Amino acid sequence: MLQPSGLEWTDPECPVARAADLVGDKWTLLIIRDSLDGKRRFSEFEKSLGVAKNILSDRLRLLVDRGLLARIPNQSGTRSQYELTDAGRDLFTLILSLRQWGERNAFTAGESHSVLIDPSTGQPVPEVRPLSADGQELGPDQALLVKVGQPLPEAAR
Amino acid sequence: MLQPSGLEWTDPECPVARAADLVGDKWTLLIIRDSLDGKRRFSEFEKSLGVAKNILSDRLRLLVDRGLLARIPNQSGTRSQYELTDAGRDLFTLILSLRQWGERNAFTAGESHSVLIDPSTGQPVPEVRPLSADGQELGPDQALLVKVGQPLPEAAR
DNA sequence: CCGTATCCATTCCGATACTG
DNA sequence: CAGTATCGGAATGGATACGG
Repeated sequence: MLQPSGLEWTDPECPVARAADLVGDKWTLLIIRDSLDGKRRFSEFEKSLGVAKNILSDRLRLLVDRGLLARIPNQSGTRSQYELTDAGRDLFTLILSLRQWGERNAFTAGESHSVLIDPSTGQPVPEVRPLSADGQELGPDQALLVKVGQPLPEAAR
Repeated sequence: MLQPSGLEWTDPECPVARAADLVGDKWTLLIIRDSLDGKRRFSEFEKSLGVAKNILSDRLRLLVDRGLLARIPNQSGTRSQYELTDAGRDLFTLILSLRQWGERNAFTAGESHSVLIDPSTGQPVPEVRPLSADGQELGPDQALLVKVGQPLPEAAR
């Protein structure tokens, strides 16, 4: 489990809130995006993001501390590499959701954007969609939040 | 399209970055979470989030300006309601991805958390997973980022 | 109950300079 | 190249006070 030092959960019993505490930050999300795209080095992130060095340094340190990146020092003691851990790689679904929401909602018809391709088909990756167990699309109105401590609804037992 | 006033894109051609500019903030994500859970009123958000009033007021204004929430004023001029727009409701997949990543990676085996139930089955909502067009699971190593301006790989044409 | 306004401490962030 | 250190302005965030 991710065990960040000195982090107080905003809402300890909600997984959305814990996730937001860990990765709910613009630079953090973009570093993960770049990591999933194969970037490893400080300068690669710096060039890609155009972020100040101290901020990049801070976010990389946080990501390592939170268990999303592993810092691999070089033999010469410098030029470390930052590789995704399993928990970090598991953010692929989240970043893809972000990307596809952005494609649907943050571009006009005429604007172009980068695309994520599935090499096995050569086509853009299909949209991620929540599905019910029977394969039906599941929307926000069909889902029900159950708080901890509350008994599950009859049908769930 | 979402047209926020006075917002400079961090990386205009990347949908992940545009999405992060719009919703890549802890309080914003948690307000969306609550909205998807049916919350509508200032005091509901305030009680749920424990956030300072000025911050909540600021984030609600931003979310309305960015087209994710609609402010519905009451007849008496006060007690507005904040309802999700279509673009806001479309964040369901993202919030669900956040939730499920948090469940997998931010809790130990013994800790309990809130659960999202699909009423049609009574069971927790199945995990959202990226799929290839042929129905195979798609991981980060099988996906390829194509920048704008670059020609698509042969197979994609 | 629904906010807005103000004060204050803290953090964020960019720019720059500096070290190995 | 890979950072750390520092400075200053801007934004964040909590607390409280205040009006509709």
